[in-house]
Amino acid sequence: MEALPRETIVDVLEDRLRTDILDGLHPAGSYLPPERRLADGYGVTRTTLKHAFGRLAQAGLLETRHGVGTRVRDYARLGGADLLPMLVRHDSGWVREVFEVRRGVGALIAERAAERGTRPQRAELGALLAALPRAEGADAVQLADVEVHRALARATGNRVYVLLTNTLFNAYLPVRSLLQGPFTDPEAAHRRLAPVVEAVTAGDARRAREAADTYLRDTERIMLEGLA
Amino acid sequence: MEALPRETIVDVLEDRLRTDILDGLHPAGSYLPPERRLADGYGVTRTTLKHAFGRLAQAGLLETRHGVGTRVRDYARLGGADLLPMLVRHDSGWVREVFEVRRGVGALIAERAAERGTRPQRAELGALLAALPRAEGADAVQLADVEVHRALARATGNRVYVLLTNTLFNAYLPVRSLLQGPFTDPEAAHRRLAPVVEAVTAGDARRAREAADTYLRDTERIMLEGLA
DNA sequence: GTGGCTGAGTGGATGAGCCACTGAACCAGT
DNA sequence: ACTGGTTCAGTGGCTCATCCACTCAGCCAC
Repeated sequence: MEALPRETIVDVLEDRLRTDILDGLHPAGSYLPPERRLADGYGVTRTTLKHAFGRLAQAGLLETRHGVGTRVRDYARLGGADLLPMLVRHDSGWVREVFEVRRGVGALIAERAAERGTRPQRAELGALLAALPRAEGADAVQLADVEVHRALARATGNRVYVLLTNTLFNAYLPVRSLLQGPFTDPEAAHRRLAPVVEAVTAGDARRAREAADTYLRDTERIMLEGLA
Repeated sequence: MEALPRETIVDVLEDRLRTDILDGLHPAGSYLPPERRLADGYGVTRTTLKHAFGRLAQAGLLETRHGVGTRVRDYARLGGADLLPMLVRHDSGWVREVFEVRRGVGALIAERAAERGTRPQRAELGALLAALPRAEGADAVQLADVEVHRALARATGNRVYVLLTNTLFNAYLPVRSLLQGPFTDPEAAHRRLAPVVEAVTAGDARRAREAADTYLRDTERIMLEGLA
């Protein structure tokens, strides 16, 4: 089982605000109504509204100035990758673009991991890969797959690749139930991924890059078949 | 001039909490003291503390469960790239790793931009590049340089590259005053960057990738000289 | 054992109130 | 006319006191 979190008012409100913004109800650059009025409109306290504002501001969607107001940032132009989860949830058209980037970055990571992975890191990769076909259910297989990629990112020795990998995963893990195609058959998933780990373990950078590219292309194709 | 934002209590508190966490005062996985006690300890209201909590939770540093408590997430393992600005500010050791990734991703972007940039996008690139040597002061030159890179990301036709570029810039723009070495001479900055734009405009993907790699290597080297 | 109850401790949310800031309109002095 | 100061309405920042909702461990009846 898995403990699923309750949905607080702030959560709901944040979602609603985000939707309203991304739908264009409050266009980029425009000011939101004053907090008092907006809180009244949504039937919540100003305090609660401010909590939701705080999150959206942290995410880069809003920008508040004391004495002036709160306005919608031009997120498409200036926003960071941490907006992806909400953008993907709001419009699945982003998924394809996320995957393309994932492919490019994944290839870089495999290359670096092959060049610089330490012995224990390679051993961990092997263990995680071996655990994959033992997972039960497509969801578990997918998560086991994710763990292998996290380990690959760690093996680059560059912590930023780890964070970047997490960001890209965060972007589509919330909608992962729609993308389980590649993971319904644990054996097949294992076969696709194995060459990447093999090349990295062997320390062959060029082959690792190519294997990662192939793996990501295949996985992406199978995932998107499920969407179409 | 530039309007610099005031520092609110929540800002200060957030900074303090972040520092305490990143310094290991509250290790990953551990629970923070209860809100009432912590608020008392910092001399602020629980409401204010919760605002700061909200931001850090959104950033992926904290995780709150109703009725249980707030605990520090294992950000090094599970955090996203949006943590970078705070990590870099806290420990400049991250800068080198950010640059390495920036180099890899920058090369990907240049390659894609060369393949897929539209005519107006190429024109914009040329215009932004031409504006660079006209900027006054290292800071303005650096920001003009950033704008060229944003335009390059847009020219890939993939919005995720734009967000990713912003994320990486956000990581080191807050400390950019320490990294102005490459931008003290506008003419030199222009000369380094020009080959990238030229190759992209010519639609030569391979050359664009190599030019970007060279540019990023050079810029990185000059920047880090200033740090050492 | 098993299942339900209870109470202490925790975060969630409220609403009234006051403070601090911004910007535009106004007004005086030059 | 122009400049500079003052005022004021509107906005967000922050606090406080209070109650609600949830979790967990311990207890107890069955």
